[in-house]
Amino acid sequence: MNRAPHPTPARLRALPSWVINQTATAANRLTDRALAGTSSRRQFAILSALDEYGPSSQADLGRCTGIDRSDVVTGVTTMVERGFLRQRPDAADGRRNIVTLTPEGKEHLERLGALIADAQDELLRALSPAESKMMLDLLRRVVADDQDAT
Amino acid sequence: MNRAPHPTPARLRALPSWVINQTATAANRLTDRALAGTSSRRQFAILSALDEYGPSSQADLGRCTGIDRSDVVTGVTTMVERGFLRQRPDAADGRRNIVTLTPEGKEHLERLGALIADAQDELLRALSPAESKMMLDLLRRVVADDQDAT
DNA sequence: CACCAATGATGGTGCCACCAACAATACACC
DNA sequence: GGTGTATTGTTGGTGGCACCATCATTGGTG
Repeated sequence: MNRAPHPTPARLRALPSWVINQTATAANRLTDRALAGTSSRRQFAILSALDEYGPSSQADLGRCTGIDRSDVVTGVTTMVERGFLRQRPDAADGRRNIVTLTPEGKEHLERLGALIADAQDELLRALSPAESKMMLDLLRRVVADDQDAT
Repeated sequence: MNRAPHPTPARLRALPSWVINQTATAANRLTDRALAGTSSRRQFAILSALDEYGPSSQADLGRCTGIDRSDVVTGVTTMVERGFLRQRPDAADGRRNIVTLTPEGKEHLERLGALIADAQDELLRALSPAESKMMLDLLRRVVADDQDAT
């Protein structure tokens, strides 16, 4: 029998926000599976920021990654418990907690990076490198414009 | 003072899945604001499918929209309560509930469609129509390939 | 008839984005 | 110098989405 199932409704297929969401869902499925049992995407973002910018306050981490301050807290504390980060009060500013990447954290970051890289290849399998670059450039322009508008 | 805040870490900016997620977040912020107080994106998807394919079983609705059966249930029941959908058992198959779009539902769909269309324009403001089309075509290929792989 | 598949439904999980409020601290201005 | 404003870390909570397991009912197949 195997009657052909209906395809995605045209109204949805034509909707940019819907297409983007479908892609994001696929990307998250792949990366979450790749990261299963290690860390969340959010934690990877925090590690990446600390690796690039060195010891930072939690507020700064939140700003450069787009993660809410309150969500940074939970990510940081669980990674402190796992030995990937260290926290110390800022001598110059009593409000700030300076977060530092430990060697174990750096190692962990590299592990996660490799796992995520594989997921990216799987995700973009259908596109040539040039096409991938073009798509990402366009997406980045959309994101940048949205941040300007805000 | 106003020291420049750190930009997004290069590791993240270079990550396709991260860029896609940022775009999806922006898209959802815009569409959710546009739809505030009316319906969810999921409900719009269900309405779109019913409008295009006519009365359908809930399982079919789930399949063509990519929404889980269990999530279709809640969307359908709330829209039945609001008078946008009607449910009747399938005479030919005792398991199926045939869902039908009411005239009020069709009206509601058109209202939502207009609201969402505005949000799309806002989202893609930075791109020319040709660029938007190119981006969406590439995204659709990624999604299609992912569905093949599954 | 026995077995397997599909359907609607219920309940639950986890991740993410976002918001409100608060105490402590820093800073700018008069 | 004291007052008001802003920032920071933190707690707690909300809502949406994707997904999973399970169940009783029903269809279809061998």
